Amino acid sequence: MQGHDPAARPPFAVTVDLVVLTVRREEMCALVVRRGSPPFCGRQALPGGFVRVDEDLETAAKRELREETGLADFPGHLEQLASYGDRHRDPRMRVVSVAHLVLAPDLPDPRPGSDAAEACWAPVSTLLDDPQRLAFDHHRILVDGVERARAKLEYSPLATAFCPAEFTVHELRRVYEIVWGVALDPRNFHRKVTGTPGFLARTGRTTTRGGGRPAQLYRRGEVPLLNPPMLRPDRAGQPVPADPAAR
Amino acid sequence: MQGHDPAARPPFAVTVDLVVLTVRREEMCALVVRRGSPPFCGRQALPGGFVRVDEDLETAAKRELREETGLADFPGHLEQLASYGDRHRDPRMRVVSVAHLVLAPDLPDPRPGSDAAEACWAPVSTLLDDPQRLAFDHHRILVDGVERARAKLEYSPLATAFCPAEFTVHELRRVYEIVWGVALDPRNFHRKVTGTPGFLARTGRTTTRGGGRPAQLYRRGEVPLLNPPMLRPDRAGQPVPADPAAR
DNA sequence: CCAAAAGTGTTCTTACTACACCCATGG
DNA sequence: CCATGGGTGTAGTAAGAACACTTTTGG
Repeated sequence: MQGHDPAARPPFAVTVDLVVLTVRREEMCALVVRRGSPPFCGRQALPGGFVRVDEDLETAAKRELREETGLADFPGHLEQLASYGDRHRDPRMRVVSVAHLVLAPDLPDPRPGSDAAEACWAPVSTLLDDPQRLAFDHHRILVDGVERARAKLEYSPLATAFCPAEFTVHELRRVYEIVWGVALDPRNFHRKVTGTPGFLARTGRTTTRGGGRPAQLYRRGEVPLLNPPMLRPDRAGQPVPADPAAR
Repeated sequence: MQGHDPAARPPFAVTVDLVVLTVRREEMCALVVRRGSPPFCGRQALPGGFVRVDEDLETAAKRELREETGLADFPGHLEQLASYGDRHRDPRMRVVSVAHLVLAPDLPDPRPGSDAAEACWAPVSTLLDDPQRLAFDHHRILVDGVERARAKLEYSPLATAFCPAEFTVHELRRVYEIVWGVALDPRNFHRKVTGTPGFLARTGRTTTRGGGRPAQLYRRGEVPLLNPPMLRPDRAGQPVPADPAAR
């Protein structure tokens, strides 16, 4: 914070980029837009845009999210991820991007934003396969966002951000299985999440939407931390197990 | 990344701020400078400065660190912490600061940097006591940095970044105790760190610098993750236990 | 000898794993 | 009735907590 010589504070552009993750059709998906102008014209990219002089970083992230998804006040979770400011990450100029991570329930299909030629959900596995698929350094940002999301499921109630307001233990378990790419024992999982005080709140209602015996519907509880954490099994190369009840 | 209208990319200043932590004299300390110019003239602040147009963020952080500590290639750890960009965090202009976290062994007293009127180590407890003590939003940045450091000790070998190149199990345990503010059982701690393959590497040498029976000297091992993690006991209000062997 | 710190062994307890088993619904 | 998923019980195991005890130095 020293060095007040104006020459010592070169101008930067500051952007926010969004890693918006959801679970839909038994897959973890990310929101991507199709770029309509150079550089990387026609390539896919994470949604994002310039921060305005009169708005905070989180405000800018929420505004971009609203512009891309068309949702005024969306349910879900938003947090800062990290900043990316390599000298040549944008060939046009010096840009520092403050990436944010958003976890959302299965939203209605996004409405293309003003500048984005196209916005859609893309399976994360596809996006991660090819490091060149996304423009700029967005592949790295996506990798970091996905890893952050996976890690946070272990010790936080954030998996519920992928679920609708009311959900069954089965649906919550599917989130863990799909995001982590592992199979979890349904019975032990049930005991773990229902046995941790404050993690889930019963609504008293039940549903049979999964078939079989009616399941309790829960809402997210009030505890901010899951302790002891949910243990992530070794990812021993197994593909994501399919859910027979998958629609 | 949309919106290429030049009017849509207002100029920002980008800085790096540093949370440099060390353990010295049985206390966790942070590097602070005394500001020599307004705003907050005369107040303490975290070291930092403007990012130059031709350097990456991490390069800028390392440069600032070198300028403040006078060490060309310091031992320790540096990682990005988070970015702080509230509209009015700097009264002069719009600034986004990318904070970095540095964990260092007990270094020689810092050499005041070019722009800093004074640089010194201050106990973190003192700095955290008064939210107004540090300039700008540096109190918040420090809180976040300390919390990150505390969390990372649990599942990473980063506590060794606070130690000299060769250290005893006792010294490593004191790092955990001081950073966490808890007492740990020396015998269980010993079993844990020496029993986790790859966490520590024996040098074969011993030392009696703590008094008593000679202790093995270790170097940091090669594993990047401590699994299962070191469990942080409930901080039940006890003050940091003093080490009778404290110098 | 004693004090102090290093390091090992043993018991108790917690919490996860694996899996048998029963429950409640729809068709 | 049967299929399907919901939910409980229980035995085995991994690992932390607590603490008794032996080892090796300095004074």
